[in-house]
Amino acid sequence: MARSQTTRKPTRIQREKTREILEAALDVFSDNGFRGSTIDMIAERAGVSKPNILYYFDNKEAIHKTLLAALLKTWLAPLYALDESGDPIEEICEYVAQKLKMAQEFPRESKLFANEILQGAPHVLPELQGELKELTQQKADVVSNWIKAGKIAQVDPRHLFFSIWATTQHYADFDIQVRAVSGDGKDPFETAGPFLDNMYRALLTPAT
Amino acid sequence: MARSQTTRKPTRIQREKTREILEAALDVFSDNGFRGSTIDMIAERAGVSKPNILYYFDNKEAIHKTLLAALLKTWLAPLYALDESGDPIEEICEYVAQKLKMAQEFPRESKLFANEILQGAPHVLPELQGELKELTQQKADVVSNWIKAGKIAQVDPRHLFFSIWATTQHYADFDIQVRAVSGDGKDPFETAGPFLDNMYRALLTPAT
DNA sequence: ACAATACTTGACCATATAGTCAAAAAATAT
DNA sequence: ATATTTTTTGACTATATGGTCAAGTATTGT
Repeated sequence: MARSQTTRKPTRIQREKTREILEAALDVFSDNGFRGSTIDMIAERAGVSKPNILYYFDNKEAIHKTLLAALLKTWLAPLYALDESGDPIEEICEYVAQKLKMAQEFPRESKLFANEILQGAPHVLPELQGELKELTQQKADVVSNWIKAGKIAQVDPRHLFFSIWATTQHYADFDIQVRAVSGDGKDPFETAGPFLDNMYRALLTPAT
Repeated sequence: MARSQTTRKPTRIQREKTREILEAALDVFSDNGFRGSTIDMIAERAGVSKPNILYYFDNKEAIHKTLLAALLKTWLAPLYALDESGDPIEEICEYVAQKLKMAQEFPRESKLFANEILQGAPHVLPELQGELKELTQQKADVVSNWIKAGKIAQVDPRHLFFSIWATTQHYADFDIQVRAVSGDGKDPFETAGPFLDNMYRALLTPAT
């Protein structure tokens, strides 16, 4: 019986194949988007037959959903880590650094997410309106408290987060453009770190 | 004979139909990406038959290319306008404001472009490596001169541009996420303007 | 060793979609 | 008015693709 219809504990083969298929699917989906990807591409990439893919997943969408669900957890982790009791500017700069590192280390995940949002978030809109909204609201309150306490300059907390998401993920999602413009110089990620760190310190350091 | 194979001066009907088709195609492509869009969708949106679409354009890709080519001109215009002889901070903030305004007024174009870049710029890579790279290099030199003259703070000019592109286009490309997080409050675009203006002034104002 | 179960895949089906073609309809020129 | 040209589309073809199925192969339990 197909894994996807079973309730039993997964076998070793099931765990490994599932992981291999998801790995291949991440490659394919992040490069071609959901609609531009075919099960055959994923099958070839994973080195298995198409029916074998469909033995582990009910359909193409199920693979995509699984990837997005796993991604969301990792994606939000750095924001959860923003600590009200820490030093405000260091906390925010650390958040920026973490997000940039994730864009560097997980560009496929970043592109997968970007594709999903660009298409109107057909699979994760509920999560955006639920968990992400809650979390952002909560952390925006933290930033607001820091502002009230005069620890950082006055900025709109939500737009602060938007700008951090935009600037960090840009290096993964638009890497083709970044590289085209950068030419054969240094790795853009190397120089992006200091630039962003400097930018957010300038933005957040209170006027004396 | 099909318009696409003709060299004559286009008739009134040809001009109008072409425009109507491109308008419909922009809707469809920006919502669904290239691979997720069908000629039938464009035909329905434009209120004509599929063969009629293919009477004016050789194939689906030709429509897409036409849209991207038209887009690139508008897209780069604000950067061309960056004037070395103007007040540095005002020039850059004006550039930011113009880019944000374009994201607000032309979200479909922004999404079309984002989709194209995310998929690895299959149609516009030459333009990125040519015109965009040249222009960016040239304007980066302008910014460098301003820095050398002590008129603005020391920042990496290229990353400055990346951050401007990222933060402004984010409001168009990720609008679903922005709106999900923002809830039913004010229009995000309204408050984004002042936020970004403030951010770039903080970043660029030289330390006294 | 043997049976039962889990895994794998070639061949196939149904549907979607890019693109063609010939003939009708509309517009234009004379 | 009539001929010519341009525009429009229903019907069609070829191919790609999501998904099924039955039969074969490997693995596991006894």
